[in-house]
Amino acid sequence: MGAQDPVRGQGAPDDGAVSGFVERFAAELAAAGVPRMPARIFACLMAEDSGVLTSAELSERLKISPAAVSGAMRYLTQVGLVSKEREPGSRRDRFRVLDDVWYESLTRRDEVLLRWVRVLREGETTVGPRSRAGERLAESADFFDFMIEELAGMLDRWKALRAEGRGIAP
Amino acid sequence: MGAQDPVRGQGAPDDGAVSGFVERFAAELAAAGVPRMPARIFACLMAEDSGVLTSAELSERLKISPAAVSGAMRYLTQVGLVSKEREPGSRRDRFRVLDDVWYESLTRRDEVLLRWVRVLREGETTVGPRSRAGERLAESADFFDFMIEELAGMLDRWKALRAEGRGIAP
DNA sequence: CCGTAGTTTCACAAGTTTGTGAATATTGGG
DNA sequence: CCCAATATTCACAAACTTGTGAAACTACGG
Repeated sequence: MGAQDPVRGQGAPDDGAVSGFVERFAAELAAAGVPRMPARIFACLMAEDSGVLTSAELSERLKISPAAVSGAMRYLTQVGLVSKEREPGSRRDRFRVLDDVWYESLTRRDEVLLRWVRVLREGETTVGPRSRAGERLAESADFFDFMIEELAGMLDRWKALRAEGRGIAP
Repeated sequence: MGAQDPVRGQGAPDDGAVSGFVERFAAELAAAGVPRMPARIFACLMAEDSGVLTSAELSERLKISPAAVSGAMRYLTQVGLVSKEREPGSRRDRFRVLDDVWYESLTRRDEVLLRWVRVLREGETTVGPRSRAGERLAESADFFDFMIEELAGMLDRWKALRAEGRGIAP
């Protein structure tokens, strides 16, 4: 009963161990603010070879109701971590984790940063630009403006690094 | 009854407006995952000229119980956003928001990132490094490793920029 | 057009989190 | 060494969140 998948070259991944990873990873995400169910589903998709799973499969692997899957999916598609597709001729939705999730999700990050900057600048004028509090708020806003730019640069460098590592090999 | 603070050069900030800013800023922070009370207290300190407030003052301005202040402070000092001090000869704690909060707090950020990397690498071996899932997890780990380095560089650049802007002026 | 596989919505039960009042502990001053 | 001023802890109540079962909805296949 050991290895039922002699096809793969280096030993079949054992379901229990994978599920252990899924839960640990989900816990990390949850600690970072992602709601439980979305975190578990996302981790599950990441650990899936195809990166695609149907609602029923998720429901079964994670032992949760279809309703929970549906709700979590609203969240995940909302924040753009997962996309929903349906193959023609079937009624089942299939959920896919994108290959460059992190890249994409960081791209969207600066919307948040921009909101912070706006609130802070507004606070600066409210409190008086020449006051110490005003200076503190202004400096914070400057910092986030700086971050927005740096973030863009960083993502460019990452893309370049990837292209180099993959594309131009001998 | 309009301006009771003819001292300041450009009009006294009005309490209502400031409180409005505090609540809006706190709401942004809360949306980003900071618990409500800590967020409000932090925003309040940011909008305070001295950057320092006693427990009683916070309790009064935010209309919350001393217990709530105490609890929130445990959180804020924990994550290093605020420091607690007591002036000799008094029994009152004074809470201070540091000048370079954001800088400091981002410095601590890579602990989280490092944990993520570890979990992902572990998942990579669990799932099989040669599988598609393994590659996906490995690439994620690479991305976060990359981010850890970039973060350090970014903070250096910020510090340099500040030093330049302030110190070496004519 | 009807039947059915699948998804979404809804009302609610269970579990968490959050903030409070009261009691308890701590610390500086007399 | 005791008193008063603060701070912290605790048990609990209220509010919010989360996941479920069941009902309602959608859309493909015949």
